[in-house]
Amino acid sequence: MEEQILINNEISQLNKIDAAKFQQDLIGWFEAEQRDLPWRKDQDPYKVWVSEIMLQQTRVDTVIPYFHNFIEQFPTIEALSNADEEKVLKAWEGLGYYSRARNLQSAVREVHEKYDGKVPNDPKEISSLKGVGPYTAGAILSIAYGIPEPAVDGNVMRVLSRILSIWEDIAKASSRKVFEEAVRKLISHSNPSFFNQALMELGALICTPTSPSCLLCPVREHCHAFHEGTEKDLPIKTKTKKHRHVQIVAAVLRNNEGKFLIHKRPSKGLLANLWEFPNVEVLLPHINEKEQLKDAVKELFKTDIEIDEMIGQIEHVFSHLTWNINAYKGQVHFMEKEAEDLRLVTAEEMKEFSFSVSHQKILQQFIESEEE
DNA sequence: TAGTCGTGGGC
DNA sequence: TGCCCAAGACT
Repeated sequence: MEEQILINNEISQLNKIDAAKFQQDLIGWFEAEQRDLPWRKDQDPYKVWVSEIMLQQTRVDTVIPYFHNFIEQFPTIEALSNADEEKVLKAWEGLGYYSRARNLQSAVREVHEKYDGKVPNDPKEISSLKGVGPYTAGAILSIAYGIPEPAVDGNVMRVLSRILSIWEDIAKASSRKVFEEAVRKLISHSNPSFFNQALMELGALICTPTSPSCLLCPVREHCHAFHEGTEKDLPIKTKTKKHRHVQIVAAVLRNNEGKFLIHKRPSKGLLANLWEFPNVEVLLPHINEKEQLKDAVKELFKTDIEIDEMIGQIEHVFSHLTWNINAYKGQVHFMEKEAEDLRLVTAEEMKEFSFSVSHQKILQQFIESEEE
């Protein structure tokens, strides 16, 4: 209750701001200083959509080449609807958070069938699409359709926490609505697209997490934190706890024709539907890990294999866990049959399959071991 | 609500 | 080096 009163007081700071002047300063800066990005060439709702999904938790510089390639391969709703999921995942390979790609294609297919290929401009309809949350819905609606909806991401929370002196913990999911209400009171109705993009651009270029460039800021005269000298104390963001470690033993296995044995991961969970080299979690570290892998592969894949020397040790860090992989090379002596999720492929054929970065590292270690 | 879900860059 | 981060969504 006391907290709610505090929030109301913070948002009441908006009353002290000349909203029109703020919009003018912010949008004027954006018009002059915005980066030249490939998804800003036009307002095609499909391309805006693709870019927003790719940009989730991902840096602009990382996204740019993926965006170019993806749009070249899948230029329209129709093209992505008709594509094989394998091709889509291959285009996403290395970008991370792979459920984004599968959800995007699923949602695009729904738009293709249910909305005659037109991305809905209704908040409820667009929010119902798989992978489209509150931020992405607002981003597409405002950028592609000029609809004054909030698009609150991490940038916007950081920027507005400083400008309005909001001391909510932005790590909490419940805080987002506080910032959405603030945006609703501040947003330009004549240019909601530039308003939302400008808040994010400001966060990316000026109002950065550590040591913001306040002296270059186009809206510093509107900024409560700048006037109070609290810009480095905001936003409040609680720490994330450290994650766990998992020991993995893996092997690059080839048959007498030199073909590689690869396996498709399950359709749910970590790295869903991506391909990998046979591997197993080491649950009993005191027992020979090569024997554990051999037994597991024999049981799971109905194969008889031999594991030879180690080719490398790889540490791969995810958001919430770390894999410590011991990688070996070996041979497939006998395999009952291939399956949808179990293939023997040539080195050339393997390029068509999507692998996580950790397994690309394993392959790289194998190649280097063969060169010696 | 808190955990899951990737990767590479920056300090 | 280890940590935090970067235009979040889902369960």
